[in-house]
Amino acid sequence: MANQPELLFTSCDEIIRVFSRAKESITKAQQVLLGEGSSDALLMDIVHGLPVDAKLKGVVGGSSGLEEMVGQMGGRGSQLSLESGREVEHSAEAISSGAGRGSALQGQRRRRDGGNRRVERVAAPLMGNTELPHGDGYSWRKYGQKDILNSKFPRCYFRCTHQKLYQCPAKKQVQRLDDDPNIFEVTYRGDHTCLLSSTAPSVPPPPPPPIDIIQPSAMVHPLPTSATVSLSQWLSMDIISRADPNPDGDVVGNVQIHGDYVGPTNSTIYLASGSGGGAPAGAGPSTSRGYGRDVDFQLPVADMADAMFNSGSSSNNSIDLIFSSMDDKWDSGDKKN
DNA sequence: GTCATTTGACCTAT
DNA sequence: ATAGGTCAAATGAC
Repeated sequence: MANQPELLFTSCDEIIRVFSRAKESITKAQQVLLGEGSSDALLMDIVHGLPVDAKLKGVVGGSSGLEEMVGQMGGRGSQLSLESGREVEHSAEAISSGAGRGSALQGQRRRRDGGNRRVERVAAPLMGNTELPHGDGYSWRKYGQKDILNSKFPRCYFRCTHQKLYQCPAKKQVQRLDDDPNIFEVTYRGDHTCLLSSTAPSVPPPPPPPIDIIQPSAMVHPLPTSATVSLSQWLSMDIISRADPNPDGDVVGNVQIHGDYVGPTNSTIYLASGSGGGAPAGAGPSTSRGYGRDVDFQLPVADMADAMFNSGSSSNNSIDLIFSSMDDKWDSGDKKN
């Protein structure tokens, strides 16, 4: 790719076109939802009907990539005050009494840290690392895992990465539901205090607001049904395509997508290729390392990229699929000289 | 060397 | 006694 600037530029152009169409379609979907009430099925119909380029369908695997994106956006939506992206339960009593797990034994369990707990149910990512729910904007460190009585799946224990530095007491537990492995039950305990420090990382989105309990059966793909931040606002993107911004030729066909996200900062996706590009290696807000499970304040656009490009464990590098599919295009058509 | 994950052992509320 | 929650040594990735 580095040796084929035209190919790279055309590829980026293709991505921009598809993103633009996705934006249009989601905006339409939002209008439908706001105008006629919420209907997940209706939205999914719209998403399935998107004029998604066949090549990008290939990129995201068997399911529609935009379907995944909408699911991811629903999950993120809780942090954007979208009200039904996640199933949230603010109730110490509900938690301590088993919180939907149906275990009488768990109802007897203790509350070690004062009962300040909150439960969310989050759909598992459809691709990438499906073993854990998508990042919630905070940085977590896993400190334990335990098999739970009468549960098919182990429970994972996480605490705030900044626990030692800032004495942040925040913790969370993640467990798959027995009756629906596609849903994670995430229990948050304690509030983050690491954000109060002036040396702490940038402020992540606020925690999701309390909402009524949703029937688990309705939580297959969390979708925003009402919004205090409109989808179109959230998704508003200024797409800047720059062909060879650097006269020295270091970067060719760099594409920046700026999200007008009302959050800590604008986000930028760098699709630079070639050596010594304008974007640093691993560019992006995440400071994660290791296995890519920890997420430091990922932003929505980055999430979309994550969803689309399947960042994480798979050796099936989707970005390769994008451009290999583009190769096919040129092999069969334009690329004849 | 640093930091994150894994996992068996330990702690403790019930 | 039991089981959920936590600790910490071992291990691995970077």
